[in-house]
Amino acid sequence: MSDWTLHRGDALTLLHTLPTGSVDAVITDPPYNSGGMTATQRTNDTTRGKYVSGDAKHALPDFDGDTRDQRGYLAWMSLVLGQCYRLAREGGPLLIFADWRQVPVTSDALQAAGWTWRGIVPWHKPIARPAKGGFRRACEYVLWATKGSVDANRNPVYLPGLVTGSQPRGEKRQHITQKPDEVMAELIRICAPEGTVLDPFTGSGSTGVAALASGRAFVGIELSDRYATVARHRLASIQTTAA
Amino acid sequence: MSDWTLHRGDALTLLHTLPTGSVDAVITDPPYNSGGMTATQRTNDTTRGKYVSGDAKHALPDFDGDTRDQRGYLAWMSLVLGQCYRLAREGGPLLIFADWRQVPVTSDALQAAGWTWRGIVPWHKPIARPAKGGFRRACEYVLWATKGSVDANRNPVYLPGLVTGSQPRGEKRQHITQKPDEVMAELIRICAPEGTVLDPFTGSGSTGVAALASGRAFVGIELSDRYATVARHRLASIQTTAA
DNA sequence: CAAGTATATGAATCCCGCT
DNA sequence: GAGCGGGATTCATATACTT
Repeated sequence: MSDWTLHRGDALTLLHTLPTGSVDAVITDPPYNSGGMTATQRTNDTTRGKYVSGDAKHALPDFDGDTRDQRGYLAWMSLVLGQCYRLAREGGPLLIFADWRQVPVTSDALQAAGWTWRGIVPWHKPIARPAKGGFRRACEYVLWATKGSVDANRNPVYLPGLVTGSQPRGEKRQHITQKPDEVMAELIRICAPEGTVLDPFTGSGSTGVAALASGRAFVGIELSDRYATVARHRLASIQTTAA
Repeated sequence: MSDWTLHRGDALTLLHTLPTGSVDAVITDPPYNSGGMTATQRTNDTTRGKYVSGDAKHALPDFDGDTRDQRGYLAWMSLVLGQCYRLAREGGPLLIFADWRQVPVTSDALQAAGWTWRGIVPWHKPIARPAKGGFRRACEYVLWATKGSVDANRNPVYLPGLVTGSQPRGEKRQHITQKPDEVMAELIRICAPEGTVLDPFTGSGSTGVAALASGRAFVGIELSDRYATVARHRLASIQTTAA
């Protein structure tokens, strides 16, 4: 039987209400607060303007919480990851997505929150826009950290140093920054078998889908009503197929 | 005809003596000052102790300049990259290698020196040791920056967002941290055709080899007598075969 | 000579025990 | 109690070697 909960509301507020030591792993993809070179671009554009090419035809809704500058992002993310630290059990892992621009500030935030930084796992997207006069931006980055020392005996896995997968397209794509299932299926293995995974920025719920599909439990938080509904549908359908 | 110079001595000292605006690109692989979880390990151990596996049989010599902590590394690298900035022409690119732990401090240093950060290109090494209970450390990172705006018309290339290649082995390997030729051959294309490439940490000279082999000129600096000699031999042999 | 087999090893890290 | 050294770990790949 699948086991999941999805809270709708602000991540920082709701994290305070959850019990200490109640999750085995935290895997999340926060709003990057990136995408614009200038502060004005970052705060004025909608998320669609920043992350979706002008010629894209699909019509996915914007998401909130994407208007912070780097200092604000550091302060906010430190608080969020500090709460996640409290909720995680000793030795539990954290995986957090970041684009290239947010890798330094994200590494600062997770360390400020008490996590021990363990490494970077690039996520390679084979389908990426070419860039004239320079390097294609084909990767995002997953920062890996642990609460204290690695508990290799509890979860003796050998995971790859690089994950590959293209973003879902067409019907399958429910969120602007949705992660491919095969990528999440690799990453979820960092959580001990049958453990509970927390994702305070659930979005369309790809982390939860991977957790349930692999026999793990899931606790999610999502601010947007619309995406919370999308995530509930996806999670419920896993429950059905896995039962 | 190949065109190269190799200065033997301290990078920071010698960079001051080179003329402003004299190079088209800076591509370098500094000592990472990494390796080891504790400050003592990082600053006291030799490069062999830090970077060479306990069961390795090769006898490559240590290299110097790898004993700084993060603050020292930031200060020193900012000065070095500031001089590189002076030497680069307007619009010229910088590529600098870093391991996962040094990505944030390296991005700080290059921006402190005036460069505009443009992205990260992961270098994937398929041959990497597995890690129990976590992710294999299979990547190093190339940080890409420019002096001012990207000059895409001068060098209208389309470069990959990820490079792959295994370290040279056996006879071909002359340095503990030698980069594979196929990786350098990709990266060198960021320099305008027939331009001049600067590498203030030449090591065994892989950057120079890629530059000369692709019809570019090369200016190198190397502290160690021993590696300067190795680099001179490699560069001279390219000169012969390319002539 | 092609194909299959054996071997070496990596910009480590963790754990343990001694100083 | 912190610092330090020694030993085990274990997979993808290049290379050498054998059939």
